Amino acid sequence: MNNQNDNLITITDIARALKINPSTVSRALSDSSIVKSSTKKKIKEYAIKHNYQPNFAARSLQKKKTYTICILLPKVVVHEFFGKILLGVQRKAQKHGYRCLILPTNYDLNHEINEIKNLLNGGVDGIIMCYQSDGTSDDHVHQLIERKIPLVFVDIAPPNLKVSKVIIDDMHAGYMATKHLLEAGASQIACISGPRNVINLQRVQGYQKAINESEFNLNTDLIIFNEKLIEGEQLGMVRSKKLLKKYPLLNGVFATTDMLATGLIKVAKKQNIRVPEELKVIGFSNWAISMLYEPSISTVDQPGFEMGMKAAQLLFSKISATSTVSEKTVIIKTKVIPRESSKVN
Amino acid sequence: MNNQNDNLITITDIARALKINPSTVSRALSDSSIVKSSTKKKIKEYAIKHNYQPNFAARSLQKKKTYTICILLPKVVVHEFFGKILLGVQRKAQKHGYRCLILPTNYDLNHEINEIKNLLNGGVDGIIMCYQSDGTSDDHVHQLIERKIPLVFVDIAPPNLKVSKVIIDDMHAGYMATKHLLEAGASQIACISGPRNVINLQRVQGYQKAINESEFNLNTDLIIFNEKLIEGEQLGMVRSKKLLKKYPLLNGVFATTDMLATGLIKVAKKQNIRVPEELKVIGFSNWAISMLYEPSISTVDQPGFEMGMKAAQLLFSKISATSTVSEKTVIIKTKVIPRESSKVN
DNA sequence: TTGAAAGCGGTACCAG
DNA sequence: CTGGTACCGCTTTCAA
Repeated sequence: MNNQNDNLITITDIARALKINPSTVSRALSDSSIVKSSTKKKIKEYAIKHNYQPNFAARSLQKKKTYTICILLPKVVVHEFFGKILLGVQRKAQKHGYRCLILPTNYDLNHEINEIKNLLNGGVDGIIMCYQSDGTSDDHVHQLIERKIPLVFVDIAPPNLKVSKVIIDDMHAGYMATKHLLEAGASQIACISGPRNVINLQRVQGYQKAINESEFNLNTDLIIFNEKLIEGEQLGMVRSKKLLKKYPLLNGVFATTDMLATGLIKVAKKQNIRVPEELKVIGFSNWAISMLYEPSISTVDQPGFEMGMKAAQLLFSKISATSTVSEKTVIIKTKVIPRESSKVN
Repeated sequence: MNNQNDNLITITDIARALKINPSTVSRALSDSSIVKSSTKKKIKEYAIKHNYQPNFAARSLQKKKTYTICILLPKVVVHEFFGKILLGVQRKAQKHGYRCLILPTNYDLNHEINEIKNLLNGGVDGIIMCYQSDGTSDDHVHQLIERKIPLVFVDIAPPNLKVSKVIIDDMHAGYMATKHLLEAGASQIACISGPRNVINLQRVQGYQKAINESEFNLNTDLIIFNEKLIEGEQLGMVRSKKLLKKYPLLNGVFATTDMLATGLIKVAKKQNIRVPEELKVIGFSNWAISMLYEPSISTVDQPGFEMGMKAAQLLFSKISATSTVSEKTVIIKTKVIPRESSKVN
């Protein structure tokens, strides 16, 4: 079954109808200044009247551009934050007349890379991606850089590579979150985190800095990493339970994700520890659940939409640049959102 | 800045190198049976060795196919269920060598339709969409049908149009959910819903059927519609609060979305009504939050991934059909997931 | 200011 | 089984 292309008119059709040359039509439709305004007007009117739409493939072939960018994200949808990034990217792409492909890598880019190879090989004009640091090699990133595919990282970037990126200051954010707990009156504060990746390590570092600057002592036993957030245990409840049992005097927890905070509060409730009266909690990312939970969970807002917009902007400046542009790092500001879970008694 | 296309070899390059005709190379690479297997082998080896990638635009232009489908969804990401649909569609698309564009309509297709017009006009080979019944006209749908763009609806379909669709039996699902509450011991059951759209009306109808079949009487005052789920009030808490105040003997609630169930439980807690002991609740959709909430919320599972896969399958059968194919309706099975919020006392 | 023609990279037809 | 060639729709030289 043929698609609607059949009904669409082409530049040649317009040319024939108006008894002028296709090249003139082309020029007129792209607003070339060398076309007489009267003919330009005539052509444009005809085009609109007959619903002319430029053929995507033809222009793409001629211009050697795909007019398509691609964003690689770990989890497109279950992960709200990435969703917001996506919206930002898409908004900007639309403005540039680009389409945006979304590829969920499911946290395993190396696996996916084969399936999406055709896209990366001339299928897209540029790529926005999160760096996946599951300990494996950076081959794919190096390949992209070598092939000079315009590339911008968002949220997570490879630490030792000179690349453009839009990130937050995770250490500072962790620092502010922990400080918030201290200011709310917590004295013995633990930190529960996901796997030891770039992001989490920095957030934890911020936590350590805040504690060290405080009147209290840092106890590294209070730092918990959940290396494998396997299905059903994204909440880190097993380790949180142990933590609360072992340290009954604990009165504050900084969780590096809202999910972990949720799990912790679930566990605390079961042990009849009241939040926030006996235990103050802050999460990270400002997912919808942190607002909906009982009690609502204090968190750090990560402005995903803004980050996506900015990343796309950087990408398009690369795509349209006539020579190599310098790699830029943009750091987006975050802020603590205080809610019930860290209320002062 | 040029992209990586420059480094890629073309069919002509291969032909020149191997001193054979481009057409033969083309045939070999598409596994045509009329090419001698020895030359075919030679060509394929050379192609792989030199990392040949077919030019997307060129093939698209020649074949008059975009090799791109598009999925229109209300909210791509904040909405988990749509996210799952998306994954299903994308998986299938990849298998067919297609790319998949995602367009969030933000519940306002009429507004977006102008911006995405170029995509719909020859930009894509087919479209999967949710029907947006915000009371406005169906012009866009009719346009798509008139232009014979292969089209499949998912989740929500226009009620009076002969179209292909992948849906669930909302009435039956509402019926089963309500029955679940009855079986859990609830005797006075309310139903809180979002706006009066096709979906919600059917779920409510299912509720009514279940009540009517029970030993209890239907009281239509116990059916609440939240016509406008405005920002910050997606939870329907204002009306839920009134409901609980007015009917203190209420001991069961069927909410047509998990969000509404969440809001209801929040309200109940504030009024010191214990869930599930005094009030049994069931939601709809099985969002992550329903599992994470305290108490965890019983719900109806809507298999989004499966629905997405099926929708894409229907779409591709239309796209590849040589003549008009009949419109198909696929109904995907749902099931009640019992959790804490509806536990038997 | 406009026209003519070449060509982007594939595919498909017609010959041989 | 393979070669030659036209052409998909558009842009872009070069001429006029």
